[in-house]
Amino acid sequence: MTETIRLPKSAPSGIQRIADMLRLLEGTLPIQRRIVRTGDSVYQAGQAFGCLYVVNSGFFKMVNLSDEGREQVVGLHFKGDWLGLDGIAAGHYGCDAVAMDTGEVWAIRYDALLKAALGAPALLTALHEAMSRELVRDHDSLLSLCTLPADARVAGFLRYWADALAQRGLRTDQITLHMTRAEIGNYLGMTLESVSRGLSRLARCDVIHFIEKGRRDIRIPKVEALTSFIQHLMAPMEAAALH
Amino acid sequence: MTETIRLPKSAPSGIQRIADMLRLLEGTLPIQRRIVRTGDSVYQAGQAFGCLYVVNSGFFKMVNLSDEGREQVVGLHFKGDWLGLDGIAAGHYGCDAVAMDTGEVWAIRYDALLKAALGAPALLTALHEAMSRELVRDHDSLLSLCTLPADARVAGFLRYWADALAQRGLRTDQITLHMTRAEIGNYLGMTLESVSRGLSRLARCDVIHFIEKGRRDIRIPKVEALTSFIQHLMAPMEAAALH
DNA sequence: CGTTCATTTGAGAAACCTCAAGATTGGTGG
DNA sequence: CCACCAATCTTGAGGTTTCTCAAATGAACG
Repeated sequence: MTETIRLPKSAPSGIQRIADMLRLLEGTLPIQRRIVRTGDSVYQAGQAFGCLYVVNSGFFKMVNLSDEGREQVVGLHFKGDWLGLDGIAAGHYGCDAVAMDTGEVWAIRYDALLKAALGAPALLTALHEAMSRELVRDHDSLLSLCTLPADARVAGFLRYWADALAQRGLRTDQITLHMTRAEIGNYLGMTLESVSRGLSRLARCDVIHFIEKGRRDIRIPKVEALTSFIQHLMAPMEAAALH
Repeated sequence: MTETIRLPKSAPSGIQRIADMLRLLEGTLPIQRRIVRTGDSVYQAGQAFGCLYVVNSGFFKMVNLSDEGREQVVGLHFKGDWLGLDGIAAGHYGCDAVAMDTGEVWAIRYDALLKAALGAPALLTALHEAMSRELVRDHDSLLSLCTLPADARVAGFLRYWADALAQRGLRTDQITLHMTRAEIGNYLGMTLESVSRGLSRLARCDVIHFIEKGRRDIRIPKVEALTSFIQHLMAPMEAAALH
């Protein structure tokens, strides 16, 4: 039995999995590379679905727009993530995919992907895992939104961001949020002022530090401290739950 | 060009699509039928992933549980929906799938599905569309949660429920919520008291009516009235948005 | 017919939002 | 290099929504 060492099963360190997937895509599919700059849309809500996009570099926000004009950031995506998955069923994209930085996406025709998948099942696995991970992420977002107070959601956001970087082999002790307070607030279901207050409180508690000149750069000495900060905030609520 | 009649492409009336899919599954895959009763779990969070489940009857809630014990209903599922999709990537299910009524699910081994899909691409389409629809639904939930006040979320919930029934060819003028106020509140990110107040207000405005004896049965004379009720609640906020 | 659970409703408290004023930053042009 | 502008961010004070707590009502079950 090869049960002794089974890490590779579902966690080849993240960075390895992403690199493998990108190589697989390059090797088996016709890919259209596309450079985007901050603010560019990869696609827009309502546009006819045809391609999926895989992030090669940069990062992206998904913006859902209601009929009445309400806007909601429903997801953030980094290297190795797939964009446009919500367009498969409806036949058109459900959100705007907006670049938050200069980056590169690989456009993959969905019909070509399906055809190629018959000969290379690993492609299917990659696609399914991408969709499944996004579902898990959405569920976690919902959990945070509904069960955590504002300050804890801010801490959770930083932890999410740090985890995303860590999975991709990047440093997490010093991160740059390429989002305004307003964008973060929209994503977290609160106002930009609440985000600002939350970050200030985190800094006051020494959980994070602002790097001088510019409050977009944040130092996180210990990522675990974010988790214990959240639990610290929840402690009074647990007490209340016991009647 | 066959552009004149292209409704069948992505909208074969819902009920037809679901019936076709169930027939397809029956015809091409080994299926394990399983009857569940109210409160039964189809699977639980953390359990090793192996099967996907398709709802044949009844309906189900997906409950996400955090490490610290916070609970969150992250989805509701009806006939034709797939359960367990969030387990594909992680190798274990992410939520508890709990029956809200007596029902039947069809267990399908994921590996068998992948194998069969090579010979019957329609299976792949069905799976992908199910995942894609769930992503769209999650994004819409997030939008409602973050941008609508409590009463509007309650109205939106009823509209969602009515739409789900309509897609399955069921009557929508009279619906029975098999959920407690507490469960609805959890799903909508509010307390059970707020749900109760929201429903009372909807009844006071004649948007809904309680059918005598038991407040689980609701009459919705006009589903469109729910939409205009939401817009009515948002009107003051739009005015504020213009500074 | 009593017990239990779900629901409704009210009153006060708390979290968060709104509004407003200053502070900081980055970019632009003199 | 410096001054200025626009955009972003911070912080405070007060208002509003929603939550919490409590009590009463209604329905379901044995």
